[in-house]
Amino acid sequence: MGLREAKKERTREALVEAAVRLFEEKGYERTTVAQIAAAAQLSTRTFFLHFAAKEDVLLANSVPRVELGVAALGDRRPGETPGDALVRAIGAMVADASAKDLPTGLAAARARLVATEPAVQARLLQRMATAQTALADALHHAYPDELDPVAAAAVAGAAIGAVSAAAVVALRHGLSPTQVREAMLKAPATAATHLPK
Amino acid sequence: MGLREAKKERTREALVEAAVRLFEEKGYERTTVAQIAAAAQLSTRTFFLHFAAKEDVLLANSVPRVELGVAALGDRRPGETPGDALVRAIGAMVADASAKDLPTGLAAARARLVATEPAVQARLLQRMATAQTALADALHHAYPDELDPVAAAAVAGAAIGAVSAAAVVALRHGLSPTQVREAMLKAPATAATHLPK
DNA sequence: TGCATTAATACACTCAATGTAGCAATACAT
DNA sequence: ATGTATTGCTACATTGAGTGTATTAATGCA
Repeated sequence: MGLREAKKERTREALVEAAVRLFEEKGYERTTVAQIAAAAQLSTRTFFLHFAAKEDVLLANSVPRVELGVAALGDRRPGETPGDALVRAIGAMVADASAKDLPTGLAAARARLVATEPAVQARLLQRMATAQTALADALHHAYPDELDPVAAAAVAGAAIGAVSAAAVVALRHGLSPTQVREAMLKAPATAATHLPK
Repeated sequence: MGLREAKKERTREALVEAAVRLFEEKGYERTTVAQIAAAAQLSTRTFFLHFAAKEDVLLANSVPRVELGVAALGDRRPGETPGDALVRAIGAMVADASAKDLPTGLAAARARLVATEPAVQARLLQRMATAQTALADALHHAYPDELDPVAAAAVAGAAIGAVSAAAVVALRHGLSPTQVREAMLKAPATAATHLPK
């Protein structure tokens, strides 16, 4: 990686770090983009050079994360069903989020603000929708004989819908991280048994 | 309904009508809220008295529509499984949308702009998320013995995720309205058969 | 008729987001 | 090493969404 690219990456991290800190200190709405940029000793314009919107600073690593999930679906394992592959892909993405965003405090800030700030929630949902589309496509290409595009979308949509909805409710009921994780893992099976065939 | 309330409803409709027309004429981004208000012979401030955001003018009837779905889950039929009840509730909401939003052109404008305008898409997804939560709660209360809150969320999330994802892909592939409808109806069953148990 | 409510307005303001032009550091060629 | 192109960042100006506040006028109601 060249020096120029490295510096760019550092300013990006500085913006994320400043944003997370300010959001914690004074709340999301009460923090302006100008303040974030100033705290990182950068111009406001630079912020929007790195992030398309204020909320995006909280969803910094989402693009490569989706690629990870798509890649996981790409190397289909022998004897693995579409559902299993999908669950494995989702697991890989969750693991990546834990590894990269937990240490910086980004994961915690995101989890809190998604629950409280409608704008952040909307942006996350949008990202999830595009991720879901990408995963559905990958699923279709991994199982071209079993799943046509519409069927792949239905399966991917159901799996992601089940897992995320279970996570939201589990979190809202104050369950422990372990219990939340269990609820997420159980969700697709629960859905499968109760949905009409 | 009193005269005051009726007038309020009329201004609301005037705003929706003007917005849909202007969005068609000049596009979503190139239409300002000020222009919508002016076209309806109202002040800009009045627009935000009726809609919290510019995008909300396209999602005008969503709140009562969700209540319809919740009510449908409320009167559980004898021998009906949770999945069947959910599908029936979703069907009722889709029917309401067809009846109310098709004649005004609102449905068409919404369908087109959700696919092309990220801001509209984000807002719709957010509305769907809250609707999903409400439906999951209603489902839990309709089947308290079979579904705990987390399980109800998983089932509702899977069903809505499957149906909406199938609809998006079907639309994108240029299928006819009838085929789209069929894809939506088949989606939960498709998901159920492929998800791991 | 008088009083309370409230839909709509006017006005001023904040802030997110974009366009443009310029500067300075980096990359890269000869 | 030196010139040239690239590009990350800045300064400045501007648009437009969304909010706060006070005011007006019509409606609802006693």
